[in-house]
Amino acid sequence: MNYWLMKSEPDVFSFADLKKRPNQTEPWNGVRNYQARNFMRDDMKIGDLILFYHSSCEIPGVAGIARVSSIPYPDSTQFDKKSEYFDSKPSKDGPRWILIDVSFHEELKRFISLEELKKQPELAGMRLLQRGNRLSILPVTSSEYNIIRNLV
DNA sequence: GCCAACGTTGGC
DNA sequence: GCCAACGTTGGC
Repeated sequence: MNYWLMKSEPDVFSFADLKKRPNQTEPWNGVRNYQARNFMRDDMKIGDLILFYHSSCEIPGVAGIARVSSIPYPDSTQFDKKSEYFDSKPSKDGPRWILIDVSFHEELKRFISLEELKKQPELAGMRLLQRGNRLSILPVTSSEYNIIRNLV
């Protein structure tokens, strides 16, 4: 099993929103970055656990645990002219944007802020904490996951 | 609102 | 294929 971190702006879609969805599941649409897409298309497997991260907000950090709950399939918003994620570029090789479903998995006892993550010496190598990282989906090692899980 | 970092675009 | 310009991300 692999571990991941997925960023979401809580004003747009928070961990609490995920929990309230039908089946507590949401298609992770709107990703328009090739590296992030490739993770979903090639590497994320059903059952992989996800640190659900709140970004671009007052207190960024890990809000809860989610999991991958589908195989990869095309992001329907790329075909929707009314969607802000519409992508009109022709694609002779099929759909350009691929996603997976994300489901609520587990509540954390408390929110783990970015500030707290930065204080852990063992997490210094974490991709999230490297400067200039802008990817919205990042791989997390099992030891990083366990360290974070044990903070609460 | 600022700004560093980085991805994408498009002219050549 | 290079690279400058531009747009976006995201912490602060």
